[in-house]
Amino acid sequence: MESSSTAHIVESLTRAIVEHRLHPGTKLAEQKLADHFGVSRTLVRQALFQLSQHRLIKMEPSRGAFVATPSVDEAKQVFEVRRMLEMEMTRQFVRQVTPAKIRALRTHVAEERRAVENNDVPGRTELLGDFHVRMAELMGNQVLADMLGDLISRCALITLMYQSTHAAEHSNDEHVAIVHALAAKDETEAVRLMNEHLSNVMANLTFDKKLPTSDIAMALA
Amino acid sequence: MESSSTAHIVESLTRAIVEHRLHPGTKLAEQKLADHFGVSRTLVRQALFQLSQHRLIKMEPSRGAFVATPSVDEAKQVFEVRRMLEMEMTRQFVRQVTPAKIRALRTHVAEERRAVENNDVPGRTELLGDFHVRMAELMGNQVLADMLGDLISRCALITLMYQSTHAAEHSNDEHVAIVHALAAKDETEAVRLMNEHLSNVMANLTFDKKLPTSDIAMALA
DNA sequence: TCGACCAAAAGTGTATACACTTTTTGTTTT
DNA sequence: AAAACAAAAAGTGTATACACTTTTGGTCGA
Repeated sequence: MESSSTAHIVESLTRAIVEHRLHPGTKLAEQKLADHFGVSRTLVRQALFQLSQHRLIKMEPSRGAFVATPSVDEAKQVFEVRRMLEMEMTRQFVRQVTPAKIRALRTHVAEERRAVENNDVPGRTELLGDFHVRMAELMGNQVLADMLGDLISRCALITLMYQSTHAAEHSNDEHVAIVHALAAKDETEAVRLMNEHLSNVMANLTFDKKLPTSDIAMALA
Repeated sequence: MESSSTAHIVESLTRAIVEHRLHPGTKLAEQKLADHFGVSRTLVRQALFQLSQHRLIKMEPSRGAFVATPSVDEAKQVFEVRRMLEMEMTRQFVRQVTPAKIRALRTHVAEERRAVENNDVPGRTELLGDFHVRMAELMGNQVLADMLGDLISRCALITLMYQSTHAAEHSNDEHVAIVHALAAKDETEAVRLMNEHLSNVMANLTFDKKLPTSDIAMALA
């Protein structure tokens, strides 16, 4: 058997957290996870350590791991960092844009559209985030892409919790507009749109709900 | 005993790698590290996993952990991401600058100066990198600060390997100039200087040396 | 009835055991 | 003497064991 079983656990838990099948604050007991995945606590532990580095869970000494509950403040900081990164990214993108890259982005926003229309909530959240990662990849900067991916999954939790269908449609429209500006090589406009877009995403989050804790076995079933 | 013993190992190895006492490519055998730190392989393993997520080491399946040897390409990507982040950060900084913040930065560049003059190579590398982290912290964005810290330590290896004393002096001068522009609230100039500074740092790296592999026990002694 | 207390249960933290893989080293063969 | 092979050594990957800590649940006393 390959050593990627721990990677599999990370993957599985990440999806469960990001798709909100495991709610913020839920206790992640090692033995229960081990039983569920059919491995020893050793592997679960490694996975939990990785997740804690991704800030998707928080580990409290002697008390165990819990699904992270990002604070409003943290969420705002994460979005602020994204805004910084992506405004510059957009600028750069215009300078090295090609028809093929525009085509790739158009394909992506079409997929987004479908997910939004089908009201596929986890799917649309993932795709709306992936738009930004795709841009980074198309620029050929994998470091940037990885970093954005981390940032996005880090607040996917929040986005998913608080983003309305209306906001999602709006996001998709904004992506379309951004691609349009990129295709026209209008740097100023593209940057402006991207900036506005991220401000909108952040502004549309309403930080006031509270959700109950869920059961591990149920969520991972 | 606290669970931070694994954090201690991470810290210790990070310093050894970043300060270049452990050369790129060096094998990090778990048992040897365990013996050295007086713990079991379990803790060493956890530490190695963390380091591999920080990209300071690379783990090859069934073959073990090795000090990372970042490629030229990766280094350039890392610097590119830094440029993106820090240009925007600089813009923001000007808008919320206060005398106290300027004072903090001036204190820092003075420390840098001392390290450069004393030819304290590891010290100056750390301080020159910390300047940027300090800026992020002064802006009150811990997410940004952490992220920059990661990026900087990720290429500290390269910087340290290839940065000449001359380049270090130059960096320090540039920091002084940046602080000056920030104090004057000259956004355009500050951004321009920061951009130039990062381009310079990147340009001054000469990617052509090769270094031998070192001995674990020696490097950590 | 409510709170404090204590024992049992559950859970975390670290060490160790062991199977399997890679590397080394010494020997044989050409 | 060089290449090929084989046995031993070293090392990684996962499971398990066990000490110690936190949580739970119930009992006793006020």
